[in-house]
Amino acid sequence: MTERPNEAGTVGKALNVLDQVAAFGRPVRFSELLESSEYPKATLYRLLQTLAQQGMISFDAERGVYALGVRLVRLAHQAWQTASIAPVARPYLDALSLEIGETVHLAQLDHAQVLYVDKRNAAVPVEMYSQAGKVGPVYCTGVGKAMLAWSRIDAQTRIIEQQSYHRFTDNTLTSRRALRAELDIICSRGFAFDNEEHEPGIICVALPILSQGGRVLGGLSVTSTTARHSLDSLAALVPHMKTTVSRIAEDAESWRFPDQIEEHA
Amino acid sequence: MTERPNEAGTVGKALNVLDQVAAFGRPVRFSELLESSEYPKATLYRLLQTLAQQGMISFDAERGVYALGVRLVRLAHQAWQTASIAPVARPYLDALSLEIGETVHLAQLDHAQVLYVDKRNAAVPVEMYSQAGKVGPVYCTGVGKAMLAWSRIDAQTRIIEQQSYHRFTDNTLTSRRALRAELDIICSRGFAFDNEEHEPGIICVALPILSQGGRVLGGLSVTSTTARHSLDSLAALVPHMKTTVSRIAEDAESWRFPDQIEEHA
DNA sequence: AGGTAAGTTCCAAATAGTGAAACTTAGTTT
DNA sequence: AAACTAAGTTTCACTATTTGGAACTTACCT
Repeated sequence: MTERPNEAGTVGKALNVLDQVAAFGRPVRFSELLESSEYPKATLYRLLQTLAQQGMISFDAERGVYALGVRLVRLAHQAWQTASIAPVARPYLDALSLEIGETVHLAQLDHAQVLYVDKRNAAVPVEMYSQAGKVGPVYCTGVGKAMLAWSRIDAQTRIIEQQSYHRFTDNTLTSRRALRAELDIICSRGFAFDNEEHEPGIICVALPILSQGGRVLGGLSVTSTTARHSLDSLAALVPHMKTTVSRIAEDAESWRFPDQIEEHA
Repeated sequence: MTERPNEAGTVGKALNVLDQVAAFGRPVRFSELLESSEYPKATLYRLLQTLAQQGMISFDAERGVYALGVRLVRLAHQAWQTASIAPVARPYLDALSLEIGETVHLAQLDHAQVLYVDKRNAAVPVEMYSQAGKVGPVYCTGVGKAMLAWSRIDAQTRIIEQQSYHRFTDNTLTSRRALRAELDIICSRGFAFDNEEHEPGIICVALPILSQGGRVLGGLSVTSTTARHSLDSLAALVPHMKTTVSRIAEDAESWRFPDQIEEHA
């Protein structure tokens, strides 16, 4: 839709190609990538070669296909530990999930999207879209709106601009105006709902995970179905979630920033 | 030690910096990175800015520290699912671990190193170096030698060249010659041992995971201590491991290469 | 106020990236 | 078997990006 103005730089292009390979989720031919690529043949070719040489993607010469490479797998482990609140939040998610028995999501903001970094299934599982590692829209998910509502104004504005406002259900908010109004309500209420805005029959409550300084570290949500819960009965879980959220925030800060560096050369 | 000749290209440099940030495993200051960086100040600075702008790393302005970013977390997760045999092998590892009760490792080759992609601890755990996501040497680990022994000759030669042959223990193979001889033995025997070559007191048996076409998909090992096992008693586990390995290989191939692409535009 | 270290910006020179088009394979049709 | 076609790879003159020493700006510590 909208043209991204500043995608400049070779590095940016290479990373776009990497995203593209990742998006296929399976080994993919050069021509397939070319079709959906914004770059000319020779450029795409060279970028792929560079990425392959760097081990970020692998090239299977026999089949002529590209796939994500092992260098990323190695980074995966380190990324998970360093950049995500998932390892810190794990025990608290376990506890919350056990007590509540409904689906629990832990999410973070990735550009203008929601990245689910961890998940606990309901005691009685429910089919739904989300999955750890997947991304979802900000404007029509509980965690997305919760995180957005407490984001700094400049980031918030940017993200609101970048949403696509596709109508998933009758309840989906389909304009910036509607979303802004909803964010106001969320802020004064102290938490967010998803009232079947993304998938019919699926509702949730969500809280932001905030650092001491008020920065958004992530979001926590409890999801259920209209068959099992109403918004009100979900709202009853909020105090419980508040405890979980503040514990995660506390641990996250002391863990991620050991404040003083313990050695000097 | 040896200078890497072809690290050229902006993309390569940027990815090196990414690795460097990842290696710290915690939020890191610009000056810390500069100290251990091969790039001049201004260059490093710009590379970090680019990576941050791309979401591969995050920059916390308040504390002035860089950390791995969410875009990387997302890519990493997809890489784990697409490029690693870990998700496919998981149930088989679980089963093997349960029956054998010793430490089980699943590994893949990453350039000239062993990348541990999954691990099951022994019923009675043992302190040791390895961990999922970590890398280890090829020439003195069971999985490393097993994977190397069945690698294609060109890759094998390259990897043998690139080893450092550091003497970890009295049993470590410390020359290309010795390693080549060992690989011959491994090939005719059908599996590899690690006879305290990396850590004293730690021994293991390892098998390669081979595709139908004979390509090395990964390696599987069972590790124990000299106190609990001899090489012979570990060798007794090989038939069991063979079954596991062939099941993983079978699943991996049908999963990773659905062979025909199911749709055409 | 003065000093030192960390982080940021500048700019001319040098390099690395670009992409249309030509070329090479490999596979298919006449 | 020759001609056609599609997929993948290489070339090369043109250009935009990258480079890094040095100067500058904070911010903190005497």
